[in-house]
Amino acid sequence: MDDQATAVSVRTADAILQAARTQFTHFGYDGIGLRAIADLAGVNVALIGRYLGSKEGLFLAAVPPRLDIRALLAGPMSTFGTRAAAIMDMKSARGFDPMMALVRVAASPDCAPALRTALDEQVISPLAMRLDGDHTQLRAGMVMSVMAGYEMMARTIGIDALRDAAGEQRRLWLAALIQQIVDEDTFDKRAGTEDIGGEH
Amino acid sequence: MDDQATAVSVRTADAILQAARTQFTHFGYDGIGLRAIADLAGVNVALIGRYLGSKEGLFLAAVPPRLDIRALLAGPMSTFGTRAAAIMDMKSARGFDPMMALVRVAASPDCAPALRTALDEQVISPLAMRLDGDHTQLRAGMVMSVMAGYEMMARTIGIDALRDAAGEQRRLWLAALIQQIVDEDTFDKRAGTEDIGGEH
DNA sequence: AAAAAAATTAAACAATCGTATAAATCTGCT
DNA sequence: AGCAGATTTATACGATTGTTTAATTTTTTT
Repeated sequence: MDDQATAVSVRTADAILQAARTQFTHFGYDGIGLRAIADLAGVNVALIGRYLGSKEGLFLAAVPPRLDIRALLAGPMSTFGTRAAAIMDMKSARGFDPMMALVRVAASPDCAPALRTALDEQVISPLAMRLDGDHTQLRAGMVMSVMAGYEMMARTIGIDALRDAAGEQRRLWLAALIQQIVDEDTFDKRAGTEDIGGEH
Repeated sequence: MDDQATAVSVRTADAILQAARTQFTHFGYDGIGLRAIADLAGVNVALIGRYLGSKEGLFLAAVPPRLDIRALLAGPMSTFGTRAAAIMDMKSARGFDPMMALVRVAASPDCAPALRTALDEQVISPLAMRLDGDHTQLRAGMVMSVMAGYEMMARTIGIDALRDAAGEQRRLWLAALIQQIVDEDTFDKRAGTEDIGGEH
């Protein structure tokens, strides 16, 4: 009556989850097999089924809970763009890279629903609550779009102009672009007075 | 001595390529099998091997050549953002959606190199040549980042704030954001005078 | 030290993957 | 009609997929 008919060794369960995170991040959901994850964790494949149930269960326990923006929200919103750009700057060789995992795993229809929920609750909404002005949810979503899109183009695909180039310039442009969305009255003037959609 | 030891029926080869495009777009490179593609094309699996060689050959012939920005570059750059936002606006139920395919397929390491080359040559560079000011390659890459990121968040993952909301607002913000990158002196002022990176 | 419980492993399941081979059908020409 | 070449199909190969069962090792308890 302790857990649910199956007891688990926390140590190895964590090893499996950690291995799953790095493998999903490198190869995507469909791109990696349970055996490769188990090997990296140093355990047998059957333990994944025993502890996490299924591949989807493993993914749900490993990745979505780690999508969290709290670290980026610690600080004034006037410098949010800078903090966001800094975090994304290439070298992120930390143990786990949530943004990279998001991009690599978003392609699979099996993962999308859980990613959507986690992003809404743990990223978009917390960010939106820190935004002033109108359309906060929309703007928070667009901040995420810019960050995910940059990650995808720069690291997953590896577009030269984003990957090489002077890191300083790259970071400045990215920070400025994100800050534009965060700042309250950025487009209100412009989109109100001018007719941005000047075509047909 | 005509083609290369194997003659092809153009009709069915096109059917295969078209089926491959829609299937890759819906399920990603690893998410769909050759049999499902062949079924949709109404032909036998072996024909794919006969005509395109391998799965990777099929992908290379089907998707990368279709990544092209010429349609968006037809018109003044002062309204590029609007045109870009209009094209991306949800409903794109055209036969083939290159941006969606890009997002769904970018996760696979097998696809990334070809996507990188095609994007550089057929999208980033042509766009960069139409940009004034500095860092044209970098800015062109960032335009692509914004477009791809929005597509990923709005359609692949399905973030509420981007998918629902008033289409008008969504389009306006997206257009304004892209136009910011296109316009020559957008951030030069701001990033020059102020110290955007105010943190540590 | 013996017994009970927990944790891990080896092995095999059916299914599907990309790919290759050989047979069958269709098409046009004499 | 009958042959030749192009085109398509049926079939099978070995490998790998996610998942499950039973046996085994390790740990804890008595």
